[in-house]
Amino acid sequence: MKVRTRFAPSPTGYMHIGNLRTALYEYLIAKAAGGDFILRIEDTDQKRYVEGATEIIYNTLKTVGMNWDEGPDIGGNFGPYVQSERKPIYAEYAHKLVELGGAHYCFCSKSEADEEKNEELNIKFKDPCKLIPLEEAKKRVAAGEPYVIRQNINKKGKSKYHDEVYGDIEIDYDELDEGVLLKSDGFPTYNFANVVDDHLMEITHVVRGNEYISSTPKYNLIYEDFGWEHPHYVHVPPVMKDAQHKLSKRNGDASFQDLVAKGYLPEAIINYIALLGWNPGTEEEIFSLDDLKKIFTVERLNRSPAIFDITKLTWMNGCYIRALSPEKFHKLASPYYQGMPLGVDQEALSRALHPRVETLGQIAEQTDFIRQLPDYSLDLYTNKKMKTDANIAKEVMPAIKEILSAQQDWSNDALFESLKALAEKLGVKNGQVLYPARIALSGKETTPGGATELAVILGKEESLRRIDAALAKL
RNA sequence: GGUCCCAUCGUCUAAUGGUUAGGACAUCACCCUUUCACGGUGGUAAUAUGGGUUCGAAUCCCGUUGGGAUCACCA
Repeated sequence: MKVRTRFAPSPTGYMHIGNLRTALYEYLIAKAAGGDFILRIEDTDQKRYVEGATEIIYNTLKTVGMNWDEGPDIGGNFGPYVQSERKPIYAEYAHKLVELGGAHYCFCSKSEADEEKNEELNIKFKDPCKLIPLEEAKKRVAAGEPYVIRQNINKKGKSKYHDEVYGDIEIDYDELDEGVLLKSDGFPTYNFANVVDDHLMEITHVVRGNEYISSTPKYNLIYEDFGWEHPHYVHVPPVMKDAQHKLSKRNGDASFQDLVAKGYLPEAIINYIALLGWNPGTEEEIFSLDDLKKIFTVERLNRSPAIFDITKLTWMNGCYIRALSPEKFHKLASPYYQGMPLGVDQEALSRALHPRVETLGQIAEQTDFIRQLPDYSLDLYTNKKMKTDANIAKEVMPAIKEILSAQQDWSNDALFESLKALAEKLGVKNGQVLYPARIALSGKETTPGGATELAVILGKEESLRRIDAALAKL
């Protein structure tokens, strides 16, 4: 039997990291077995629908390379793949379930049901409508009376099932709620739609957050009532913001889009989240999506929650950036060079930046001095290790100006040789020339490159202009 | 509160009865060096807790503590 998994997000306009990780595991389980990965949109809650949200889902999956084999946009043999378009299917199966004794019609209003419940005393809603004879209930439905369809939990004792991650789970049937399966607006709840769709779409492995562990017995009951075989279950632990809180939209925690906007590479994000709750059993940790397809196994999935650590993701992103070819890095960095002065050597700038940024977003702060020389303090010229200060800068700066003005070959090596020779001629340490030159060129304590690299980046004209400014300042 | 789940360095994790409890990030120190990075070397740092079982427990069992989930006409 072909392995089939599905990613079934609801279109709320936000691709959260935990969801993306679930999608990744679903994708990997299918692809590791040569199976199919299906995309299904769960939009049964009309109140929560967000315009454009499905595009975010499509774009995210495409960006990371998780291509689906069936879905709303490309179709497939088990469509439609949008739940709101499957409304008649759920109604049909819900009424069928009533006939099979797995559910009943309920005419209570929402408030009536709420009143009967008492959470403190742990009293569950006992639906009086369950006692209405089926024939009578059907007449009331036919007469147009508003109704919902509720599940029947008639079994006693313990429900047992096996989870691929958590092992054997046992839950008492008394704990289960006789929840609504078909709402009064005719839409199914998740509790019903997921079972019907997963069965009809022949999903073999249901992968979802572990908050569903305790309601899974209810779904199994539905499978049983229909005489269907239930799928393999793979419940995964949540991705946390800290020890107490899940990553959530409400807290403004980073979504996939946010991370990309900050200059994280999709490949790095995927690599990092794959390792949040899963490990390959070796000490390697850099994996492409294709690598993961080859080595992923559910056995190595973890049971405990994992805290999302942006610091480690940042490190990993740095690894991916450094692994880029110089050309590719330059291409990715270029958008951040908008509005740079004309004389700036952008390729030299990219070479300097490449090993120095861990996210593309860091380019802005690293290059701010290029657009405009900061109004720096003379204290910057003081460096103990280099044995320099403003006085020494004042002494060497005219000579630096002279050398640079006469310099023909504006390459890094040539500039370095010239300045080194100058230091020797003046009888000072190399650093006593190079350090003041770097401060004069940048006005910053730390820069992406040394004095000569900055000179190359800025170009001769701008470099000399800055040396002059330093002369005036000193 | 009932039920279910979870528990190894600060963080992600390895070790499926026998290891000086391993790796990675972070952190610290040193080296390299034209500032800062990159790179290299080394260090600090963990089995929540109490009982059992066993020659031997991070690992198996029970309790405790701590945390999370669930108990919607949300998914």
